[in-house]
Amino acid sequence: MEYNFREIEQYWQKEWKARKTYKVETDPSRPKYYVLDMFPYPSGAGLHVGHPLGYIASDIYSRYKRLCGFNVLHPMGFDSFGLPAEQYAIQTGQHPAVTTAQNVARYREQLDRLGFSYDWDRQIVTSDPEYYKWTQWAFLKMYDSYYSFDENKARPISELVARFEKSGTEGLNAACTERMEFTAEEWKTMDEHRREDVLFNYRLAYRADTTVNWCEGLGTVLANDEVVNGLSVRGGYPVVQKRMKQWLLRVSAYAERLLDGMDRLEWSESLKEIQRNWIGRSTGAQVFFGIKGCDSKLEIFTTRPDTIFGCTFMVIAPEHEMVGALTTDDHRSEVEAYLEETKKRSERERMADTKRVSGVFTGSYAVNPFNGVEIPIYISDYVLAGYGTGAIMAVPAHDSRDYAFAKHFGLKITPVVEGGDLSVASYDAKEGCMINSDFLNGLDVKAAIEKMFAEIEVRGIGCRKVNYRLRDAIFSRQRYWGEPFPIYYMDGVAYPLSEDKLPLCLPEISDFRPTSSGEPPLARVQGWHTAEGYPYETSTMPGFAGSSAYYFRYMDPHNDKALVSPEANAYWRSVDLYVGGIEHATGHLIYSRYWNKFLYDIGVVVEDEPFRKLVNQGMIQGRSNFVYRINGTNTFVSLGLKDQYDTQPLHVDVNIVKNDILDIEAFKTWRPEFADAQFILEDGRYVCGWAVEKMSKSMYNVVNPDYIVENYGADTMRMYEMFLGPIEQSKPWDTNGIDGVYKFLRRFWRLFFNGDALNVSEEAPTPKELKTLHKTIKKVREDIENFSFNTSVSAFMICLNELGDCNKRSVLEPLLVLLAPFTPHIAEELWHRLGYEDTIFDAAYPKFNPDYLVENSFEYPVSVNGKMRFKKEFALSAQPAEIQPAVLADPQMSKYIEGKQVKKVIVVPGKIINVVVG
RNA sequence: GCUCGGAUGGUGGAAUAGGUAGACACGCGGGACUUAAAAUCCCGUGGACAGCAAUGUCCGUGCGGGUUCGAUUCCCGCUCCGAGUACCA
Repeated sequence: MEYNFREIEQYWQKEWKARKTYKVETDPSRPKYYVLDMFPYPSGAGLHVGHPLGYIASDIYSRYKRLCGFNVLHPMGFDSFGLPAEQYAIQTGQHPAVTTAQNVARYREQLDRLGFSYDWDRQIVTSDPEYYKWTQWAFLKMYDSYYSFDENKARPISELVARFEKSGTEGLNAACTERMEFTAEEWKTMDEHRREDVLFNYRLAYRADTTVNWCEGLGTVLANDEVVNGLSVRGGYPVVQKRMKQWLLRVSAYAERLLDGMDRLEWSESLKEIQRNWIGRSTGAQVFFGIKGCDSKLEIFTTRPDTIFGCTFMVIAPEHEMVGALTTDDHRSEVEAYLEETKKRSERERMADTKRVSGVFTGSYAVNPFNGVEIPIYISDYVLAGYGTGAIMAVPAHDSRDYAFAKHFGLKITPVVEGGDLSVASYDAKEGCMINSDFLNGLDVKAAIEKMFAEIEVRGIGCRKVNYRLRDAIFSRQRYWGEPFPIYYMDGVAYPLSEDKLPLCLPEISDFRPTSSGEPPLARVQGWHTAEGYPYETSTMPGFAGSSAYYFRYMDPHNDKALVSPEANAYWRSVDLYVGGIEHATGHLIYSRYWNKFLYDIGVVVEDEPFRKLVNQGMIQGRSNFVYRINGTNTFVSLGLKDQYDTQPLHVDVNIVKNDILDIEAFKTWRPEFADAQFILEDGRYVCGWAVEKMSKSMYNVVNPDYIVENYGADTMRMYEMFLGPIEQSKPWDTNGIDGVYKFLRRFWRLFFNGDALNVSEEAPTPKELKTLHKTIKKVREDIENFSFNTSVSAFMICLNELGDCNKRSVLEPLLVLLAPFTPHIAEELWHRLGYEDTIFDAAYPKFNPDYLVENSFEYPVSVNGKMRFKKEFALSAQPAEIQPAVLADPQMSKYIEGKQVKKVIVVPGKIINVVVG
């Protein structure tokens, strides 16, 4: 009987659905395990080949954990709000809800064909009002909270109001946009408008006038992680800086906890590193410089207080609040011209010419608090308003940017650390001996920094300060297809909708463009206001809003009273294993952690980190093929001969190339212009060139997963994707190797049959067979735990090679169970042919629990990493006296053991490989 | 620029508390079975040299050094490739 994957897969997919095999219930009597995939945005293009890689890995892991007796939550859903559906709507008038529903259905179908063990009863869709109700709810909670650094957690805003009423801002240690100082009396005299402004300075979800990334092409603002190289990630449109009133989340309040929390996470070091860099903690000093002829002070931040004696000028950002005050009348016109010029430059232009030095002198002088020297104050856009205090002390001798500026404007360069050649470049290294620095002279840099911190505090001119690069997240988008804000306005003051009014549903509209005055699409809607007629906020939430806490919703997806019930949350807690792409390192994975910590602070959830272990699957790249056309002809020359001609490489569809040999007939019909193509062959064949590139239609290297499933089956597809290489690694898809896996499954299938009849022996296994079996179980189990699926597939192949034609039930049955996570359909089919009624996942535990099998494998030596190593017992049992002559005969070894006592010798046939001496 | 990661046959990749480098698979070559094809099975396959042969010798994990009886693995210095970040003071 032949292996008919089509029939088997269709049958079991239907059967699993009917039997509800993958339905999961909260069950405190069993240990839980939560495996989550990053849910996809259901794009019109369907599931692309990169997706299955991670999904297959997580599915294997989920199924394996089930076999080990865990109650596994492995859900799937769709991140369905977002720009593409709306862009499509603008072009076609098709409502995003309609497109989204179609795409979701298509994804479901594609996912189901791969045989995943999702509990679809728990599916969530972020654009569903039942779901986004909880996104809006969390937003209201953030609106209603501030961050206390004393308690190091979020607290209700009412506590802050009570505090203001009692003692104003005195002794307040809270996260805020800008430092404020007022007394209780002053608070009491403030009107509603003013109080709201003050509270927005502290709320975790707040509205503020800020400089934002404005994308004209998309007609909306974007968060920092949505902009790369001055272009929008979606669409690649230019982004400019613009001041606008926006909603923001005070993510920066959590910077320290986001940093600390990472120590406890099993994430790859590289991913942690990316987050650390993004958060960008740096310790330095805040120092006040006096201003000549003026009482006010200029506040700067520096990580190099040791170089303060080398400070020869100051620079403030063009947006700095003291620009006006510092500019003297005789410099005013130049300063204004400069400000005008910088405003016009887009973010991209600014980035493009970081080499260009620009700036203008204000006419004012600061006074160095340590030596009283007067130094000029400049304005330049190389100083950012959003970081530190927006002002720096410039030390051209030891900072390359200050150096470039000083050279350009002919400013003084005073070295204060020995080393480097200042005629060529600044000396930025944090090592060397201090000079020209009064009381620091002779110290090394590190000691000088410490001494300076102390001195600054003693003199009362500043303090030690930690700064973060992490900015608050801009939370509003001028779009239609997102969660509406549960906010309305009365006389220009924002008010929250009460919780019982949620969800605030997105109204139906037919025109998705911004209004002519540049307002978001929701501004077109006539009835977009409260029952009393107060207008709702017209912007909507960004893409990351719906994905920040979705993993809680899977725990209790149909609960309309709470995001998640305390019982369900107490059981499932947090995600044990999260699988997804590394591209979310500075977006989703930061926002989720922030969101989770906030929910933890307000007592809604029990864990303060969302994803305990995280695996980043690599990208699947394309493997393109090329043909070489001789210039000016329609003749194509094979790879090996192309250098004899003047040729041009052309991409050719990989689906008409097999093992780099071109199917010439298929090529001629591929496109009309090649119908009469001529070929120069080598050895009678046309050999194509190849290269690894991005998988894309224009390079004709796209392989559709549906095609693979159709021709080889989902089991082969699953196993082959794992076999391609380490899961974290990016690798090209090459269909040519798939036969190896397909062959393996057919061979395995044939072990069970003699002709069409099941032919399984009840005989006891031989020691050799048992050894092979146990070796395989141990290896595969270890590999799954380590997420090394490519080597576990190899282990199965080795096992089959070693078993020969063994058809014993006692051997095949455990193997079937071990194989089931990888290739569930074929395993299930054979399992039932062996006479089982229940599905493999319901019946196998605990008899075939991999742990049980490993524990019972002690009598047989076991291979490690596929390489046979002799067990310790063997090595120790060899008497040193017997080994001695052999060891001494080996020239290398005899030198090694000279005069020492041999404790242990490891021998392979004909060779000594390890001798342990005492 | 800074930070992190990587480099092993024709190809994808195994093997790192230092111990037979190239498992497994693809491809390729040869053979069996077949009218033929497909499918299946068997043998060979890093390079060079020697031998009729079994086999033997030498060289080989990006480059150059070092530590060690022994290095793909550890250390130092490079080269190239990839990723993140980008005036963060």
